[in-house]
This record gives sequence, structure tokens and C-alpha cells, in this order.
Amino acid sequence: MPPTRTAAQRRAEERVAYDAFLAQCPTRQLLDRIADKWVSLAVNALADGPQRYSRLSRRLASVSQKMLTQTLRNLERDGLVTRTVTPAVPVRVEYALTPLGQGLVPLMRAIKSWAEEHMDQVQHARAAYDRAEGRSAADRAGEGATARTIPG
Amino acid sequence: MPPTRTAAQRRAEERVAYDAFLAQCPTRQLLDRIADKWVSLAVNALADGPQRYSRLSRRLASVSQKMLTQTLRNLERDGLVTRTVTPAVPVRVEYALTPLGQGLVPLMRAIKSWAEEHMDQVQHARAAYDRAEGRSAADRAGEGATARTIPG
DNA sequence: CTGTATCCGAGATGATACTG
DNA sequence: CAGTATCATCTCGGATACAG
Repeated sequence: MPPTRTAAQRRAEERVAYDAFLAQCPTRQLLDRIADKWVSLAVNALADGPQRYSRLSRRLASVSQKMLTQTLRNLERDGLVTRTVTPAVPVRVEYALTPLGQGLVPLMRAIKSWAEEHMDQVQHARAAYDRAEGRSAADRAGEGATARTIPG
Repeated sequence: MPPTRTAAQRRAEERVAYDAFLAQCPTRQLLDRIADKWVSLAVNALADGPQRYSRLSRRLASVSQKMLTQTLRNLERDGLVTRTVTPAVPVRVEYALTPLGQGLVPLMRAIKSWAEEHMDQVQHARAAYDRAEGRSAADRAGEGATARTIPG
């Protein structure tokens, strides 16, 4: 008789288990947090000291209001930033890194450091790969690396 | 007369500029790469040595075939892994970390290390925040931290 | 000033079926 | 064995309008 579960079913179960695992995995949680497009920007901006919402909004001009608020809320929830409301008219809200949030800064620097040291190699590999992809294998014979990092 | 561009328009332009910036920013590229759900798993698995596709597929049982292939292709494109095809019947394809890819491992360890040292604080903050959110402010008076890290 | 609420389109991801 | 192709879904993020 056939196995009780198909390969697809087993994979589905594995996924459930893995998802549950992810919910606890510190590394994944950290990666999910810092890899967020706006988090790195916000943390960087706040590394200069406490700032009001409007100032952050101006500094991170490319971030929509929705995303900025959402990012700051998440960071607050995780205990990485504080949100201080001063009741006045108009309201004044100031954001600041907590000690925990400040601890994140060196790590970000480490990542940045590695990136600056090695990402050019990645860029080069990427360009080479794309060049090879773009044409038939026979075409790529004598060819110097153009070292073009970013197309377009 | 009103300004030539509205605030919304200005923000849109800022976004375009920022997107262009992101395309070059090494840090962001690195974050985008390593934060990928499956990349960390794949790199980790390959850190044990070269492996065939089928073996990877079994080890990363939670990853769909499509995603595994896509992940490996991206890593190959970035020069982080090699893909070696041995013409035979059936075909044999082996993946391995390049030296560049191996250089990524210590960085991942650093991230993991930070995560293991600090993410429990984040979890605690998160739980506290969620507890406060879940009820009216008046309710939270005398209450010990339950230290429940993961709900559900 | 500092947000919240709603709608909507684009891209990511999984399931499934098919191929050299 | 090692993929590729296609379709359905689903979440994210932006635009916009409204509110305390």
C-alpha cells in the first residue's frame, strides 16, 4: 500500500513545524527586524539622538507616513525605541533609542562594514552572471569585465 | 501662488531617488540577501560542505522546490555558491559555498550571537507591550511579568 | 502635529503539473 | 534527479482621506 502521507503532505507538515520554529528563533526574529527596509533608516536617524516625529518624517522623506508610523510602532513594541508624548497643542511626540536599541547600532555597523568590504565582489559576480545569461554561451569568449556595478 | 510641487509629489520624487540609492547601497543589498528566509538556511546547510540538490531538498524540507531553486540561483548569481553539473544519467548537481560565501558564515554567526544575547529582552518588551495593548489602561495595575515569550 | 482608516495594485510565495 | 511553467493566493506598501 502507498504511504499514509504523500511527499507534498509531508512538506506541508514540515512547513508548519518550521513556521512554529521561526516564531521562536531569535536569529530569524532579529533578521526580520533589522532587514526591514525602514528599520535600518530609522535606527540610523535616531542614533543621532531623540527626535520628533515631524523631523524623522522630513529626514526619511522617502518613507510614507504609514510606513514610518508602523516602523516606529514596531520598534517601540520591541523595546528598541521609546515614544514620549507631551500633551500640548499641538501634540509633541518624541522618539528615542533605548539602551537596547543603541546596542543594535554596533551590530548594524558590523553588517555595514562587511557589506562595504565584500559587496563589490557580489556586484561583480552578479554582473558577470547577468552578462552570461543575456547571450548564448558561445558568445562569451574574449571579454574584459566592464565593472559596471549598477545597470540603468 | 501655491508651491510647484505638493508634499506628496515631493515625497514621490524622494522615493525614486531613494530607490535608486538603494540599488547601490551595499548594506541594503546585504541585508536584502541574508534576511531572505531561505538564504540563511541554505548557507547554513552548505556550511557543512558541498551537497547535491536532493540532499538540500530533504534537509530543508519546509522549503518548496521553487523557492529552494530560486534561492540557490540567487546565491549562485551573487557568487556565494557554485553550481556544478555532472553530466550523467541521471544528472548530478552539486552546490557548494564559494570562499566569498564562506565569509558570510562568521557574519551570520555574529548576528546569531547578538540575537541570542538580546532577543529575549525584545520578546519581553513585546509581551509587555501586547499585554498593555490588550486591555484598558486602568486594568494594568498590580501585575507580575508572566515572561511568556511566545503566545500560542 | 501626529497620527488612523480604507482601498487597491504589485510582487512574493506555494501548489500543482510537466520536462530533459 | 533536477528542475521549469503556470496559476491562485496573499501580504505589503502606497495613495488618499479623515481625526484628535
